[in-house]
Amino acid sequence: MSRRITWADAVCPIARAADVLGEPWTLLILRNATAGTTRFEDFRAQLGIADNVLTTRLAKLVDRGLLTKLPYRDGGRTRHEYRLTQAGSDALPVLHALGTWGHAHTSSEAGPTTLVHTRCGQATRPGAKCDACGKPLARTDLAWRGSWLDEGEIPLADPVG
Amino acid sequence: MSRRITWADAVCPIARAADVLGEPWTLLILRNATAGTTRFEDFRAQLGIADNVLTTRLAKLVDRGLLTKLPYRDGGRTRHEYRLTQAGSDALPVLHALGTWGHAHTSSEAGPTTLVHTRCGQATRPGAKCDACGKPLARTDLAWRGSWLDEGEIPLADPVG
DNA sequence: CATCTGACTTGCTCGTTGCAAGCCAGCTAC
DNA sequence: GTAGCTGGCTTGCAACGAGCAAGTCAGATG
Repeated sequence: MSRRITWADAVCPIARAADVLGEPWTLLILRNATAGTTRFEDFRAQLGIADNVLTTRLAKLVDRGLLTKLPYRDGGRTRHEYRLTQAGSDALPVLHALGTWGHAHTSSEAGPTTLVHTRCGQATRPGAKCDACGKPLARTDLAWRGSWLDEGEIPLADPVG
Repeated sequence: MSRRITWADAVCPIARAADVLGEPWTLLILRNATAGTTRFEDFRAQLGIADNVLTTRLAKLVDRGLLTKLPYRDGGRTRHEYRLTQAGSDALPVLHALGTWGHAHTSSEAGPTTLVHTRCGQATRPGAKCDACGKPLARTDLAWRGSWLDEGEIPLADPVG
């Protein structure tokens, strides 16, 4: 028997978080969702993930409340998009910590990817206030900036609600 | 062919970090290493992980520079222990972000697990200075505190120098 | 010598991933 | 009409990886 162990009921909050976020692809799906991706086909194309795996990952993320599935109009027909919930957007500190660690301790030609407060233009950590200018940090005033990013800067997606 | 994709050479630092830290068990191994576990047998017993998986995970963590394998004397014979390196101890913000998210967005009877600055006794985020008292944060003055923890408080392991 | 312990390694089985193909609804082209 | 396209899945297959059990090996201990 090789059933994958679940840490969903662990006492340790790190283990419970790892139960969802620690699965392969999940962190990258969340990264792209945070960067604004909402549609199945876009996740598939951007990540190169297999369809069936994407289906199960998205379902688990919806089940755990990180994403929500909403209908939208495409042309004249109804489709569905996956939007970040509050819980999903709250994973930003996890992504930020991973990015910081990855930049510091893994090798790459690329420069850092930073989180910037677009109102003051300076880098900051996620939190209540901007590390640089001290003003309250609104989610809508945050963007990822990196030389390797296509447009140079990517605004963060807002949670639904 | 179903060989697991590697993100070790990705441009995105989040993907490179996820390549190591996103594997099953790895985050929990790192959590326990941060809490002071150093020996194979102890990791095995505490986590309930299969031997062969633990072997490969520890080897990858050593290979990626998060842990280092050091000889030590046990009775009169030489054994090996796995100690955190600087890179390994720098993963603390990742664990902290996961723990915070896990406490906020997964259900459990247990209370929060916080990172405390033992000099002032207050909770803080990892960083250069204590969020509560403002003094510089030394690794040796940090501990995890949670009602579910055996001793109530666990000091963080220091990296080898 | 036999036994014990820690740290692995090997073998087996089954779940999961990757890949390819198929399906289905609704729109567009002819 | 019907043929095709597109997005979002589902299904089938082969290979990898996790869980489990058992075996190995070195050095201490009885």
